[in-house]
Amino acid sequence: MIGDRPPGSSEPSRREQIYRVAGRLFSERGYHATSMRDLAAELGIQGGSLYAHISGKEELLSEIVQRAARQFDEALFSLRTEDLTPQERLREAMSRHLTVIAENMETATVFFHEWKHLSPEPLSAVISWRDGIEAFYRELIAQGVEAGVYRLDLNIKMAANLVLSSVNWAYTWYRPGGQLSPQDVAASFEQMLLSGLEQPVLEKPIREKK
Amino acid sequence: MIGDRPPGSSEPSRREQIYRVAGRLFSERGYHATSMRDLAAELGIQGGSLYAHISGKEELLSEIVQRAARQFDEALFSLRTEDLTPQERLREAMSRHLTVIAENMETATVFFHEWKHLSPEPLSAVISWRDGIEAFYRELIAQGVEAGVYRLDLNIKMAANLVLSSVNWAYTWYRPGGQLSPQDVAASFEQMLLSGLEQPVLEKPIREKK
DNA sequence: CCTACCGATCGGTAGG
DNA sequence: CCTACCGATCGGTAGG
Repeated sequence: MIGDRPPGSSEPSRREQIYRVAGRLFSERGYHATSMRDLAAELGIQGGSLYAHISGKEELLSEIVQRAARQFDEALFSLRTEDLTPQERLREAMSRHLTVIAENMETATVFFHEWKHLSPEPLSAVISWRDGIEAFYRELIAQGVEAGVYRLDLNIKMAANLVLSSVNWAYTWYRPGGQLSPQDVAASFEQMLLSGLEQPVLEKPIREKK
Repeated sequence: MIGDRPPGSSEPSRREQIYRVAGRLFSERGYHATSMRDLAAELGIQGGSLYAHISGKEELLSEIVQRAARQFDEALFSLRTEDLTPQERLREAMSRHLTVIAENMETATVFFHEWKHLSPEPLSAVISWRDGIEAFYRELIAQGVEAGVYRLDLNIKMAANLVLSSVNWAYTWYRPGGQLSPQDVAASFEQMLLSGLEQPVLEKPIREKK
């Protein structure tokens, strides 16, 4: 049993290498446009040799998508029990959500573009996951409304939609290594979302009716 | 020359039928996962017969993506010369942008997912298009800042990013035929974006320092 | 628009 | 992990 993988080594196992390269190629070319021979060539081996490590192409996609979902879950769901104000909680959720995407741009791209190509079981798992994330954000916002910090007339579904749009779309434009950290983006988005783009009209006197 | 296409007929030409079915299949299965035989079968003809009407698979993708870009351009760029307040202009832009997506969900999906698979010339055209749209929204927002209706400390790039996120992401969740019209979504998003989610603190008295 | 076909490439396997 | 190979399917064409 010893020696199957380098135990104290920092090198990823061959299997891990395959997942990583697959994630990159799938994000660049798309799942169906990437052949197993393309993938093998990037790893310096023959196409058939991949099957000593993995069971098939579908497993690669399924694993990449499931890992992405798990990363979001691990980043976000612990927030439920943390003692924060509603605004802090929302900001923290956006920040972590953006961080997962920013630190895994390739995986995020595969996740958002290729999940529809999964076979039925992992496909339905992803759909359930998406429902769970939407419910999570709706809950965050509903808590803020109940606490009286968000507008009482908020359409919670649409507000959650807006927040999710702002963080998810980042996979198309965010540039890791650029000037903006995921926290910067989250702070900027959250400020705009909470306070609005509009200049508030200050000290407007109460006027007599017409 | 007469009779090439039914002149007064409302039936689309075969070529148009091919584009429409291709748009649907590409959006459902992805470009590379759709074979020309799949497409032909949907039209009730043989695979090879497609080539009497089109030059190749790439032309289909290129045409679908370019049409989508044109639809956005036609909907949005006329706004530049219309006499509206900055808020009206932004709301109208979001409304039209969402309408293009809502009324062409399949095309929008192909547009956002498959443009990377274009050959170099149409690919660079799409990239230029995207730059143009970003500039358009930044300009809309900058005008509002100059007019004093948006916050002076707005990060215009990020604000445009936020607006674009909110409208573009709709291709993933909007359901045509549901309760919400694109105008409803635009009104809801615009209200939240301009005024913010937060309950404004009204009549807060000016306090003495500490 | 069909029949018949082209070379290329696909995911995957057997046997070593 | 390689060699050699499988059947299936791909985009596209010739000739009608």
